[in-house]
Amino acid sequence: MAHCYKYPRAALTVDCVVFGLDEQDLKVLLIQRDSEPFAGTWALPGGFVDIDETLEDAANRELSEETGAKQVPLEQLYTFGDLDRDPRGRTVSVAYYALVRLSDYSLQAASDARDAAWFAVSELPGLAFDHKKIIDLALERVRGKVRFEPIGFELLPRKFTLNELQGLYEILLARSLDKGDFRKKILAMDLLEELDEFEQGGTGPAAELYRFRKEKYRRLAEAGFVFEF
Amino acid sequence: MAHCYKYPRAALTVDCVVFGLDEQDLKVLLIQRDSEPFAGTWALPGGFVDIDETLEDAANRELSEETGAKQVPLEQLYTFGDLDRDPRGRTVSVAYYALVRLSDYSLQAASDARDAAWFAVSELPGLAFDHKKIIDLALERVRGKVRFEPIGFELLPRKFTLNELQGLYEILLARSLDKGDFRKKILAMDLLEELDEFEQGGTGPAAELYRFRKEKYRRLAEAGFVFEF
DNA sequence: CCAAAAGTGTTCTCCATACACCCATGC
DNA sequence: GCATGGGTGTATGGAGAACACTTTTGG
Repeated sequence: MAHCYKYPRAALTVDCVVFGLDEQDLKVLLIQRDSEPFAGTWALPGGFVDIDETLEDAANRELSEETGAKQVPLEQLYTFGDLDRDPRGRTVSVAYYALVRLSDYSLQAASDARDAAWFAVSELPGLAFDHKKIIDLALERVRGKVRFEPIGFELLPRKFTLNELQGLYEILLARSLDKGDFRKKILAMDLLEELDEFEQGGTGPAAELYRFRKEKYRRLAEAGFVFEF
Repeated sequence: MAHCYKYPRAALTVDCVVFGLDEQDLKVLLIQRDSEPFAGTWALPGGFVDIDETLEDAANRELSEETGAKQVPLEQLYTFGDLDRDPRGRTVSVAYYALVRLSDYSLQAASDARDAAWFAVSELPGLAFDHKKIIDLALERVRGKVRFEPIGFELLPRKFTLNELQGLYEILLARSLDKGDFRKKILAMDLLEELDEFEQGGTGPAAELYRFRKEKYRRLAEAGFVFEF
């Protein structure tokens, strides 16, 4: 059953850039393509948008089908429309991105993907289509956004130490931070809850665990407060 | 000659939110639709993307066809894909925005528009489709961006006084600024060129004219400098 | 002379930075 | 005891906020 139109129409797809944090590295979730074009090549999870689903639904569906990751809080990144970005013909892709806790997701390749895996952003394999460009833009967006919105917490376990948090900011901002100043600044916001629990690291004293007060932040943000680091 | 596909495809359009500044008001460029749906209603300039043109080319073409405005430096805003946003059927629209000098553009309605005109953002008429939502998002984006990029200058004449510039920031940030502090801060960046020319306003002393040093800014920005107001 | 607008100077506070220091733990 | 890492305290400079003040022009 064919669908016919007066004018030719571009195909519409979505692609997802999902970031996770693993000790030292910021990682991206990729799938190995099972079908042409670019069969065998690593690529972002994504695919065609159905006629009766929203863009965001399509992104979440494809992500779930290809990697098993469900309920990922995706945000729209940018729409890529270069003429030659897909060898099958004119294809416009709406890209989404998300930050997740690596530990929350156990991957399982499915549908049109052979495999799904995390790659450090500094050691990406060759990628299909213009997906390298998409990841670069997503990185830029995340690095800009982390300074003005508390999105870093989405990458950490729910309970974390201040030093883990500092490490995260050092990775995302790509510079080292003063320990004392970091603690003062982040605690002064009064957005962290001290849990009176401790993490037994290897050597040295046990580190206090904290939790991000998401609800309090939401209330403050609505009242005009701007998180800034 | 019909074009047929195995699966139904959404239609793809672009919409343009063009801002201009007029003394006191931030204004948006709208067209009055000539054809159905929403004939007679005001709407954003925009239309269908041809199969062999990029999204940005489509946006510039539609803007030029419907309003006469050419060479507008458009930036992508967001892609709207709600299922019911167009009564003709599933339509996904990539929205663009731009800031221009009102004086640079003399409007002329054309093609499928009856009329084109500037409206103050605080006094918008009823709008077609989800265009109100698009303008609201564009406003939010501009208001956020003006603090970290020198985009305000695109709304002013090439030569301007510091007080005009201050007025612009007061409009965009929606708060009043201290004269002395504003001058100190903006001059301390050393991004304005003093022209030794003066503008004869009504009453009071003549005001010094300045020009934004775009090239210098570009060089600094590449070296990591961040404009911040 | 007066109102309005251009432009300068001063004070105070707060915060980012840099850096020194102390304490707890494992080996 | 000592290296490692957790956590606190302090001096300094610079930027932002608030506000006073001078000067120039048209009416």
